[in-house]
Amino acid sequence: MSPRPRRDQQLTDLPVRILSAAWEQIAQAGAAALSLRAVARQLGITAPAIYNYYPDRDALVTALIVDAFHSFGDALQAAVDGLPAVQHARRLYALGMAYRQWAITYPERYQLIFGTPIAGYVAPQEITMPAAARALAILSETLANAHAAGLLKPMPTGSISPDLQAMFQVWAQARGEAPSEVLYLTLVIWAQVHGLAVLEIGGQFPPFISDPGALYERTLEMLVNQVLEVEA
Amino acid sequence: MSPRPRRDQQLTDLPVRILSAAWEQIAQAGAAALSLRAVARQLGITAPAIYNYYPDRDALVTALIVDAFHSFGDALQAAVDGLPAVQHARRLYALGMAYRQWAITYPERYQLIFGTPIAGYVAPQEITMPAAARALAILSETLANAHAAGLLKPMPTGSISPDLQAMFQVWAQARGEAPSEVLYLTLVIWAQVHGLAVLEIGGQFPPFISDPGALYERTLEMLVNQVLEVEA
DNA sequence: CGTTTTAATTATACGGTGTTTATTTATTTT
DNA sequence: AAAATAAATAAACACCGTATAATTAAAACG
Repeated sequence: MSPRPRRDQQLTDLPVRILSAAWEQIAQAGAAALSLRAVARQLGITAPAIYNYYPDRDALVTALIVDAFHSFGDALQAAVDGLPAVQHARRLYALGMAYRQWAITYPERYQLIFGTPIAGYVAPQEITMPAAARALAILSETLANAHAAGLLKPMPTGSISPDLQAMFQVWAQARGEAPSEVLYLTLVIWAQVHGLAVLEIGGQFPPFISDPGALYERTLEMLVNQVLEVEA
Repeated sequence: MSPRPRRDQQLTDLPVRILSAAWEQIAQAGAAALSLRAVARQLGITAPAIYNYYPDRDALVTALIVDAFHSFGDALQAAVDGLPAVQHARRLYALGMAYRQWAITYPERYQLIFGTPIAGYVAPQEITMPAAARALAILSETLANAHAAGLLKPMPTGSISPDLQAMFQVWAQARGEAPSEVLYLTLVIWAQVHGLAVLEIGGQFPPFISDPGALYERTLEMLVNQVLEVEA
């Protein structure tokens, strides 16, 4: 019957310590193996104590997802900001490289964000959507800047079909009036990059792919060349 | 203390009934929520009885994955076989369409195969790899046929870098001597299609994407046109 | 046909999980 | 100093996967 510890021997910043303990466990055993009781054990507290800070396990997972999205968005933003605003192709390339780099550095976080590793958990979209939108916005803005500079190559085979046009105009009105091609390319490039990342992380590539990084770099390079004019 | 039921009131084909009960549960609540005890309840038996047919839960999951891979491969093969062997572009397009169709028809199966929804489970590669290779082989062969017919467009910007060439030659020697471009395109197309499918299934598209099918179709169409010459 | 062996199923139990409730106690407020 | 509040715990509940031993139907054999 241990009493409640005195404030000065008590753990401070318990909410964030819970988060980082959870990250440790996720990094070690994957997001699917996350356990409230194990987190509590690691912190030297009991499991119900966590309920003072997170109403249930799903809330903790949501906090982790928001956390991961911030880290992800920061990494992407830093990659773009690291290059002059006028070097659109290099910016796009750097963005793609940073995408994979973050994904393979924190594969569990990436799968926590984009996969469905948690048992009964469905992410509340009103919380995760804005966080996710940031990553998309960085790509979309990079392409929009290139478009404004007249560097966007015309789409190889015809333009986008009318129904897709309509779809993207709704999107454009909600965001910064980017043209349909920019929004379309945003999604397609994202899907390509995401597909490569997710296959690599999930170990789905055939074993002959000894250097996924080279495959990724080359594909990204071609993708950039296919979309943007080469700059001086 | 109910005794063991007599053979004629006993469930026959218990292994496959376990599998289909598991599929029902997965379709209902997702692969992450799969529970041996719930499967047993649904079949009117006790949980340990399952252990006569599957040594542990992971073995059951592995059987489910193999099952899903067969269904997936069959769907892809049927799509390709449904068109004359000479219509390479149409075959490639049909293959891509069948890919998404299967994925959105059985999203849980797709995520069971390509995601990591199960808690401590890691798929035994010696079992899943051959099954997965089949899907890749169908795409690879479709492209190889088009290449043999001289319909493969030259890669837009230069050729594949030497290190990638070397990587794919190892692969080519293990498979049917397909050229490097074919193998490279196999992976890139796969990643693009997989990326789109996984984003759609995971609900990661921005809400403005009201018609993901149209987006997919148009992208696949452009992908085919970008890779193959138009046929007569 | 009776007996023995075998195999399938159940009952029980252990340690794990998320979560709820009531209780204790340190801190804060009055 | 007393009362109120908040944070932590202890205990319990209902799940889970899984191991073990007991039970019993079916099969094999003499």
